[in-house]
Amino acid sequence: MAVATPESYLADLNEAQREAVLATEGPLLVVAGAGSGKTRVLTYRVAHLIRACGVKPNEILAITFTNKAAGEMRERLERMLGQTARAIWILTFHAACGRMLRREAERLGYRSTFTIYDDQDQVRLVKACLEELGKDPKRFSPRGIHAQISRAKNELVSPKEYAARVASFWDQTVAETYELYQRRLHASNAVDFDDMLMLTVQVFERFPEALERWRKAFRYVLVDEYQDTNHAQYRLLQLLGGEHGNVCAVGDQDQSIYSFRSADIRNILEFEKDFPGTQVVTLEQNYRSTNTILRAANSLIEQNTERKPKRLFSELGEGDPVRVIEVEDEHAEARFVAAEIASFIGGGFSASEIAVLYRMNAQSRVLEDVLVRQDVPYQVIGGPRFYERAEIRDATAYLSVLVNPQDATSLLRIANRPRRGIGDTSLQRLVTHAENSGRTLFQAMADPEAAGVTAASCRAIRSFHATMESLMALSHDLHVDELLELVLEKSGTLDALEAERTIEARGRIENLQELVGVAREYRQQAEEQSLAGFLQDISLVSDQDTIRDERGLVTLMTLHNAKGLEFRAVFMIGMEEGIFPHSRSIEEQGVEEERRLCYVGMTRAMERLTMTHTLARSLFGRREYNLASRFLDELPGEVERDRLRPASWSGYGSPVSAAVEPRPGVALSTGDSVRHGSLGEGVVTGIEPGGVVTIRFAADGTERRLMVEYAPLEKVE
DNA sequence: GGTAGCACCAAAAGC
DNA sequence: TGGTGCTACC
Repeated sequence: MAVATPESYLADLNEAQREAVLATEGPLLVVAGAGSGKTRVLTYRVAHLIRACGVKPNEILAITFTNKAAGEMRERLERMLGQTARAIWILTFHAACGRMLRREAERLGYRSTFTIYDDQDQVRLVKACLEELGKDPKRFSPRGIHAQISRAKNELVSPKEYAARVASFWDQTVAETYELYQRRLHASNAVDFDDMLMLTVQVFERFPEALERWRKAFRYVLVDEYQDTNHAQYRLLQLLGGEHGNVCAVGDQDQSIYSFRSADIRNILEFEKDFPGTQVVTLEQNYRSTNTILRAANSLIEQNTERKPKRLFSELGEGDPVRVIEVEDEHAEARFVAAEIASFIGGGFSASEIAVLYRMNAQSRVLEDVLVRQDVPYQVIGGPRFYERAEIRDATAYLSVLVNPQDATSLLRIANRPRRGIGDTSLQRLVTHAENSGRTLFQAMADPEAAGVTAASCRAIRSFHATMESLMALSHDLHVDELLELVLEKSGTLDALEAERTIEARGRIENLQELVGVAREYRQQAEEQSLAGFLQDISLVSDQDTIRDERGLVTLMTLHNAKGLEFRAVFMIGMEEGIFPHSRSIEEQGVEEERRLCYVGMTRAMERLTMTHTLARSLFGRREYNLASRFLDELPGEVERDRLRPASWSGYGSPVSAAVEPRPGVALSTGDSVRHGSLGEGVVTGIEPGGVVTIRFAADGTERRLMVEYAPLEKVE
C-alpha cells in the first residue's frame, strides 16, 4: 500500500473532520456524534502529525478505552504509515499507566514486577481485610465495600482523606478497610486497576522530575471516548498535557453511559473550562444511519438537559420507518423477533448484520430458547470470560507468584490447587506466623513447623514450596509459554484434570492449552518480553476485545456492549418502564443516562430499527405488568406503532427456511461428540435425511433435533 | 478436608 | 427463575 500523503487523506474528510485533523496545536475538543467517523479523524490526525508536522511517532500518546479500539487504531495507522506506526503509544489508560508505573514504581516503594489484581482478587482481598478487622460480612458485603473503595480511588481520595470525611458508621468501616486493603496491596507488591491510575497520578504529583520526563516524552496527547473518563483519568490528562496544551479529546456527551463505574460526564461538558483556549469541532454528519433513524434518535436525546445541542444528519436517504411493536409477553416478543430476523434474512440480510439489544443479560434466555428451536444461528456477547475462568486464573496466579513471590493473594489461591493437602487451617496459621515474624507468606512456607502446622501439612507445604522455588529458578531462562507448560505439569494441574475424566475437565485442559497458545503468541510479537509484561497484557484483555462479526451469526448483547458497533438491522427489546429505564435508575435519578443508553442503541442501526415492549413479563419468577417505556413516547409521531394480537402470532414461529446462510458443512455421524454455540457439549444420537441430526446435550440430558447446516455446531475430537 | 443442599438475591462492565 | 455462597454433614 502506498504511503499516505496529506493530499490523499485530507480529501477523504468532510469539512469538520478536516478541521479536527488540521488543528494540531493547542487543546481541541472534538464532539463526535454517533457514526460521524471519529476513528477516522483520530487516525488521520495522528498520521497528519507525523507526515506533515514533523512530529516523531514516539512523541504521541493516543489513549483509547478498550484494547480492541487500540488494536483497530494501530492497524489502521500501520496501513497508512507502515512500520513508523509501531513506535506510537496507542494504549488504554490502564496499559499506558502500567508501562509508566513499571518504570517509576520504586519511587512509591513498589517493585517493577508488581502484580495487577483483577476484580476477583480485589474482592477476595477486601473480604480478607474485613475478616481481619472482625467486621460482620452480612452487614458489610465485600463487594459493596470494594465498590466504595474503587470509587474513592477513581476520585483520587486517599485512605487518609477518606477517613477524614467519614459521614456514617458504614463509611467508617469503608475507611478502615480501605486503609488496610491498601497496606496489604503494597505488602504484596500488587496494584489493583484503580491503583494503576491513582498511583501514576501520585508519581506525577510527588516527583516533578518524573512528570517532566513524561511530559516531554509525549508532546501530543489524544483521548478517545472522553465522555467516559473518570476524575483520575482527567487529572492524568491535565498533568501530562496541561502545560503544552496539545490535548485532543474526542467524545460525545450523549453517549456517556458509564457513570456507574465512575465516569464523570462533567469532564467533557467542561473541557473548554479545564483547558483554556480550546477549539471545539462538532461532527454532525453521520455516515451510518438513515435520516428516519436519526430523527428518532435526535428527538429522544433532545429530552436530556445535561447536554450541548447537536443534531445528526446523514446523506443516506429516508429509509424505512422506525417501528414500535407491542406484544403480549416476553415469549411473544421472542417469537416476533425470531420471525422478523428470518424475514430479514430471507430479504437478503446476512445474519451477522442483525443484532438484538437488551438492557439486562437475563433477557437473552427466552430469546435464545426460541432462536435455538427455530435454528436461527446466533452468538451471545457477555457471560463468563476466558480470563476469568477458574483454571485460567489459577494458571496465571502461579505465574504471578513466580514473578512476584510477595503476591499473597495469588499464593493463597494456588497453595491448595490442585488439592495437595494444604487446608485453610494450615494456611491461616502460616499467614499469622508470617505476619508476626515480619516475613512474607512465601518465606514462611519454607519453615512450616515454625508456624505450628501439623506434620502431614508440613510435608505438603515443604514440597509445594520446593516446587515453586525450582520453577522460580527456571523462570528467567524460559520463554513464557515454556514456563507455563512446565507450571501446568509440575503443579499437578494437568494430572488432576486428566484424572477427572469428565467433559468439563477436558474443556478446562483445552482452555489451558489455549492460554499456552496466547503465551506463544506473546513470545513472537512482544518487543520487551517479560513474565510481568505477559501478565499485564492478559489482565487487561476484555470481552469487548473478542467481539467479532462472526459470519452468519445474529448477535445478542446488552445495550452497553453495543457501543461502538453498527448493524444493518437492530432490535431493541424490553422497552418498558422498570426494565428500560431500569427501576433502579428511576429511583436514583439516573434516567438521563438511561436515555443516553437508548440513544446509543438506536444509533447502532443503519437501516432498520425495531423496538418492542410487552404488556406482561415474568422476571425473577414474578409476573410484572409494565407500562411502555417513556422513551417510546419521546420518539417522533412518524414512527410506526403496531400492536400484535394473540391471533396474529400463530404465524410467527415457523422455522427459518433455507434463506439462512449455510455454514460450511459439518460431517457428523452417530456417536460423534459435538459442541453447540449455546447448548454446550453433546453427543450425536441420530441422523435423519435432510441434514437433521439429533443431539443429546450433556448439560441437561435433553435431546434436540437440529439442522446441521445452520446450527452453531462443531465437532469435538 | 471435601461436598451437598439450601438460602438468598437480582443492572450495566471497561481496565 | 437461576446462579452463587455458606453451613451442615460425611
